[in-house]
Amino acid sequence: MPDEAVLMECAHSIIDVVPRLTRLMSKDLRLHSSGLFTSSQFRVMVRLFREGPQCLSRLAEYMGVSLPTMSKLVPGLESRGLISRHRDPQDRRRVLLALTDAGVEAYTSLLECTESHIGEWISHLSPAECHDIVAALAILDQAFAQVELPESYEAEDCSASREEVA
Amino acid sequence: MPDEAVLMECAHSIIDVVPRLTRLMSKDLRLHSSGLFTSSQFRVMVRLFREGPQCLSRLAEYMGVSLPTMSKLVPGLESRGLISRHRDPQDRRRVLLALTDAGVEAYTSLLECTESHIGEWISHLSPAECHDIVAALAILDQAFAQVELPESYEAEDCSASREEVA
DNA sequence: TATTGTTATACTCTATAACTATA
DNA sequence: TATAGTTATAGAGTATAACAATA
Repeated sequence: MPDEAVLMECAHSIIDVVPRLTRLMSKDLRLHSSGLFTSSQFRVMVRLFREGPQCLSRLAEYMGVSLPTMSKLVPGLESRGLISRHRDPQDRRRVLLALTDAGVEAYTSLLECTESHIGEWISHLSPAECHDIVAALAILDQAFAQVELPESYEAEDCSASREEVA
Repeated sequence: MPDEAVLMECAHSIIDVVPRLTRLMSKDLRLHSSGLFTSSQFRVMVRLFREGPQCLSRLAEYMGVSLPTMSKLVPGLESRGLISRHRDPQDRRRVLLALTDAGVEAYTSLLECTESHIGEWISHLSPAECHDIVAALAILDQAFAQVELPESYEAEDCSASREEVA
């Protein structure tokens, strides 16, 4: 198989599998948090926990969402006392977000719970298989992290996607 | 490292990486289809293309969404002539969905386009790395396919997720 | 003038509950 | 009675455009 075909096979596999994994995890999170946390909210907390306090723009960039989207995502967590929001004294345009103590606790608990569910799902795998999965995901993550999506693709790029019946 | 720790490390990696991959792919799809297709619509087309005509319930089950959600997802594709909807003569409660010719064409084009973008993102990987990724995703897919989410988790399961400030 | 963030508006995805039609 | 699907309603996530405040 030529290298090009290998790449396409890999791309196909990613398209096929990855969204299905995400959906199941989202559903599990919603279920086991009794509807209190969505994936997006959880990911905000993940980021704040790991990287510490930061401003809206940086969070939005990391999550790959627009600034208004991020701006609307935050109040739901703030109103429950899980994150705090303060003007940055250095640059008063910025808003610094941070996990509160309650936020850290909720995050930790959610993470452990999600990990334990997923751990059960993959409990029949061998250590070697787990290791391979971690390695594969790391490679993918690094590759995707370097992608810069264009503002919009040229019309020529995927012309047939615009051929649908009116 | 004990087996348990390996499982948790793997679970952690999945939680961390997989949603980020999905988000980038969704964004790319939206961009390169000029906003005409969402991930969910695309996944419906993927399924219909591979498995042929089938009823709403089966589609909903595969996608992991509720029947009303699926029911609302379909008109957007039908109104553009990409899928057809017919009563099943054998069981008149059922509605059979199928890709139209235009739907097949749009799907094929979208798939190729998405594959080619992702192919570029991972173009620096070696064939061996690609192979490892395909294998890892296959294992994960199979493991996740066997998961049956409960109606709701017991309160004891993730109690701290309900400790947030009122 | 450029950047940060919010508000207004609109659309999609999602769910639950209540309903109709069919088996 | 049980199943397939729709409709009604509600809430979250998403975007673009227009705006205010700050640098």
